Amino acid sequence: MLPINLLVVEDHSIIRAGICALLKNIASVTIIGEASDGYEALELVDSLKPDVVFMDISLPKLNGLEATSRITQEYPFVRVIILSMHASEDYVLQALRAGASGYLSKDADTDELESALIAVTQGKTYLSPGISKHLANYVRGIDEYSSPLDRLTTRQREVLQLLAEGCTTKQIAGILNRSVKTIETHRTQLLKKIDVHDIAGLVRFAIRMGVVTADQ
Amino acid sequence: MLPINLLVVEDHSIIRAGICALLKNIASVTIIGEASDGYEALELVDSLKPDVVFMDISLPKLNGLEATSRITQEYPFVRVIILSMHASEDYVLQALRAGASGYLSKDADTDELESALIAVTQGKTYLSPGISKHLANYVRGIDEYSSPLDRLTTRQREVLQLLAEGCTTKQIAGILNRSVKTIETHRTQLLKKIDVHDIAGLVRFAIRMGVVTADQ
DNA sequence: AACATTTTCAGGATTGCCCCGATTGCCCAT
DNA sequence: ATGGGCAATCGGGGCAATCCTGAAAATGTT
Repeated sequence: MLPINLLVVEDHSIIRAGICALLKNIASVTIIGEASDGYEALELVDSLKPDVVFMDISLPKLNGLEATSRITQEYPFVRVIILSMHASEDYVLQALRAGASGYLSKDADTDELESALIAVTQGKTYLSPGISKHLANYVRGIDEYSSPLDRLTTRQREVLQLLAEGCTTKQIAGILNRSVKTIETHRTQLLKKIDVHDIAGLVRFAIRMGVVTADQ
Repeated sequence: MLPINLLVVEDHSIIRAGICALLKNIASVTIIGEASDGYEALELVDSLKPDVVFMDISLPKLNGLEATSRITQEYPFVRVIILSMHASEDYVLQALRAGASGYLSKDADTDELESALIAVTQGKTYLSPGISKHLANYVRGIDEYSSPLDRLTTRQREVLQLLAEGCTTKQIAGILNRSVKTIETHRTQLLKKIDVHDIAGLVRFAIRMGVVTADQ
């Protein structure tokens, strides 16, 4: 079985080199290949048959989630660990559904690399501490396409946009012809569901989702 | 003179560890400190007096450009090399104006770390190949000196970032060790100066200016 | 019909924000 | 060198918004 053969997929060369340097410090692993986009990753998985793939999400041409999905479909014996380096942590569920065996958040500790590696080679799933909360929020919705927006109700999406555009609760109540108390409830449920705790976080979420734009 | 003492500033621990691993491969350098946000960077520069600082742009609490500006003002002998890891490459001019001695693009090659290091210790300026084009685009546009951010005072830019990150007035007062009333004044002046009337508008402004990003 | 979800609303407590005002220190220009 | 502008620092008081707890219609689903 040993050594464990690795493929590292990450488009920014310095970061990729850094990750490789960290992985090389772990005993009994060999880095047999590096890729800088999704298609390159598919080719190298096919030709090299690595045991584990460390995969970034944001990749040019073919993103990491899509690449992961194809890899795990075609080569079920290949384990994929997602490195959520640049992207947000809202992709955990999508990653797991794409067949990933591990998910390291952007703020993961260094030794989590080895922890995740050990876990997935034993057939287990490794998730960074702190993202189980995200996961819990997600599984409560029986999401299908699971854009985070799909987990919101119609009213909540309405309120989301208006809040992101700078409306106060009172103004929204006027626009929607509802009581201020009603909008307050929607607001509270909304913040809870998208797991942010202030309007600033809500606006950033809305921009990520394309509900509003930063330019005007 | 040798060895060269380094400070590495980057908020994502895995990436930071990776960069440190790469730098340690270079002979005659010592990493004497690591920081994960702008304020931590300022403190460590003050206490450790490093020769060179490797600085990411997007940092919590106080971003890399702002931190660079203060470092080069207070400690002219400290060289700062910007690592444009997550941010776009549009910040070259801002970085140079902030006093940076080097600028490594997100797609820089690994050995550019050493190239940049050698250059800046010799008093030269190192720019990643390919960004001179960006620079050329900027110098031909004369409007670059009138960024709306330049109209803000130092304190106002600080408060802007913290508000955009979701801090309340009270929390900011705690972070900056000032009275709540003081921050309230800064907040009011800030909103008035950038002509927005709510936090949502402020967040969108901050994202346009690159002070914060929508993804987290 | 039974159940879950969504949408609706309120009272009371808490907190934050806004409008007034003020002082200090700094730069700089007449 | 002195007065004016600007930056940064605070406070009181009032109003508005938010949070917490609870709950009842309306809607949809099986």
